[in-house]
Amino acid sequence: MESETKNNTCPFRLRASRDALEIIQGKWRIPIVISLTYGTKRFGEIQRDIGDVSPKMLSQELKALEENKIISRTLYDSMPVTVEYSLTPLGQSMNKLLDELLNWGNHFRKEIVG
Amino acid sequence: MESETKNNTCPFRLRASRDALEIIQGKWRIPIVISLTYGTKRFGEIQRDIGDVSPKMLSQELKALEENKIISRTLYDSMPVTVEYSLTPLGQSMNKLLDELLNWGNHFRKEIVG
DNA sequence: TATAGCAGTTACCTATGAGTAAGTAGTTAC
DNA sequence: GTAACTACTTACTCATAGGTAACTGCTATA
Repeated sequence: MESETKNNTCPFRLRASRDALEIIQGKWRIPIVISLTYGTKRFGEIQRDIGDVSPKMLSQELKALEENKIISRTLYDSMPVTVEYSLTPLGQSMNKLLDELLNWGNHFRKEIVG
Repeated sequence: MESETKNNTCPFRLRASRDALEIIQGKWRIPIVISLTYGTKRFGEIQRDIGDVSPKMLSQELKALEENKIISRTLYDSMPVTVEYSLTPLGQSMNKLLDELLNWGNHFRKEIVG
């Protein structure tokens, strides 16, 4: 058991949500992580998965996710240079969060869009 | 059973995540919802809970959440006008999503901040 | 030789998110 | 009568997010 300083207090929950939101924030980070839950992918594959992300934004957000240890970038020095992106264990730990996000997204769509 | 058109396909998950992100996006919406999970509250109470939100942003984001049917606003015509905000059933349905967000936020903090 | 693909980068522009400060209208407490 | 609280609104500003378009250097293919 952890020390029972209630982890349900409002200030505690607010701080935790801010930590998470800082990483998640933006239009493209979650979509990128979702794309990578299907396995290691290359720049162009992620771009095609998402469909409407520009190379500029994709590059920028991949860097941010790498800095936050959510994804890892591997460069293969093959002759047409190959780069592969994949989720780190920390990135994989977003599994349940993503599931709930998707669950709720569907629920919301059914309720509102009808 | 639902029709088994795989709800796990990448395009399906991307669409669902976008629906959810559109509502969640921004610095203040999740904190507001978290504050209201502790029950019906008034403008000033939410502001004090969150601590560093300006009345302008709070007012703006409360309106957005109301438009999306996440919260409801009730005006009491008592003599100093009283306004109360509370979660709708749709807002309450964010429960699990919030839990996972907070779980992951804590996990992230432990992993990175150390 | 030319076209297309890979993995981006760079420059430029605009829209929006968010902060600051002050004001409003009514009421209550000192 | 004046200060303070309630629930905001308005005006102004700045920084960032995000979009568009063009360009880079390399290689493979027709």
